[in-house]
Amino acid sequence: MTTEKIPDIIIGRLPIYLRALQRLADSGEQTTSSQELGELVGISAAQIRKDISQFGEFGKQGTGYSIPFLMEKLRNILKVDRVWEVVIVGMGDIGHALANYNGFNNRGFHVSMVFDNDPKKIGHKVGDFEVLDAGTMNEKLKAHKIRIAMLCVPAASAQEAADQLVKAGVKAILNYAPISLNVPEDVHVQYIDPVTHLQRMTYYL
Amino acid sequence: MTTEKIPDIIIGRLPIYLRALQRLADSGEQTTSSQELGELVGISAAQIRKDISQFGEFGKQGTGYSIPFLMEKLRNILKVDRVWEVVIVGMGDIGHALANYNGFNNRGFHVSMVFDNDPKKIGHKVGDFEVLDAGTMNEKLKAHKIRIAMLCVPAASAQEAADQLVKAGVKAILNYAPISLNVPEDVHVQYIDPVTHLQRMTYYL
DNA sequence: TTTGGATTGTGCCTGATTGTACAAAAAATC
DNA sequence: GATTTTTTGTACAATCAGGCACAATCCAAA
Repeated sequence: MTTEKIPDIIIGRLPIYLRALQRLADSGEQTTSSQELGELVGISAAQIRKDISQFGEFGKQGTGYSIPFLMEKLRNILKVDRVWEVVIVGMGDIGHALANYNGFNNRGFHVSMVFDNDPKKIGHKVGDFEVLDAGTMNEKLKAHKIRIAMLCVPAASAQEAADQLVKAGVKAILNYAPISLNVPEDVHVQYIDPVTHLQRMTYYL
Repeated sequence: MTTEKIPDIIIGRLPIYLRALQRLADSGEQTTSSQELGELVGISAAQIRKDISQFGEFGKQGTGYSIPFLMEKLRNILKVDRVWEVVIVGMGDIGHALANYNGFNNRGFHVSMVFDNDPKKIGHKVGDFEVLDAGTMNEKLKAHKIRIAMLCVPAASAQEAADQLVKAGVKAILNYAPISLNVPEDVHVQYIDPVTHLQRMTYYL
């Protein structure tokens, strides 16, 4: 273990490992090996061992890794050993789907508010949430110290909405709008655009 | 230009460039430079020049790149200079959102069918589509020579559904289920799991 | 207690990726 | 027409990432 700074590409693989470990745990497994985990996620065993060993010696020779122990460590590292309050901005179809999604709960996140700027939507219910006025976003985000947002507005208003989120103190944005966002260096963005993902595959067809 | 095989990491950036070029074109621009494009997408100008030059000399010294010309070239390379017929499997909230999404049209894709295995959904309308019986998927996919699918079923049935898609000749899967899929080498998979994307960012908070 | 099988963590090497710098060329300016 | 500015494409250098192989260690069984 060398506690230097960890490459982002490794950080990106840890949630994949954690997700696979959860499945193993759900099916009653107590331990696993780099080889088994590698087959599950499609990554070489050596790669997995090296990734994990960046953070400490979590395995045991001859035995492999204790699943609950490794999950706890990965959750620590990724800081999902707590619950992050997140908000959804934009209550179109995607925002709607995210608001109804029950897959956040066990994995470190909780949707605390949802916003839209359409008067026809504000005040109405979406799942368990009342749609809040996007005009009140700044105060509400600051009051609740929200650090994470999912952005589901149309491309045309995405940059403006992102600017507002940044101003309100948000440091991580999951962007569903099909546009690259311009944000300060300390704000992290992840992109989900089904079309770019599809286009990445058509090259090989 | 060296027509050797192109690293996947470069292929992955091309759709980002294409998306930004479309925005520039929409706002009436005729030409751009690696620097301008780089600022738009958050990638260094040198990187962009090198990526593009893998495929030919598409720019002009002193002038930069013709936007329509470069877009055409990128579409050629990515094979989105045509329209790919795609299907959606699983008509939950996400499948619903994708079925209603109108962002596929101009970017090389057209949803041709949607499937579910829930008798309560089969035969009903979702947007413009009639939900088809997933049991009939194999014949329909083969009949229409479908190569691309978006998979939106629950994690528990995702691997089984993927196996069926592969058997029906699908070669590219955009997987929304929070699980790593096991597929043959010639089948490409892209993953969209909001939680793994969020977990990748919490590390830095 | 000893032996055999399994599996980790890591040093080394190779190949992949990115950044730097600059000649070449086009356009703009004078 | 000459000079300056802009911008590409690429050679070179440096950094990064991934695969291989193996000593070290642990468990199980005899």
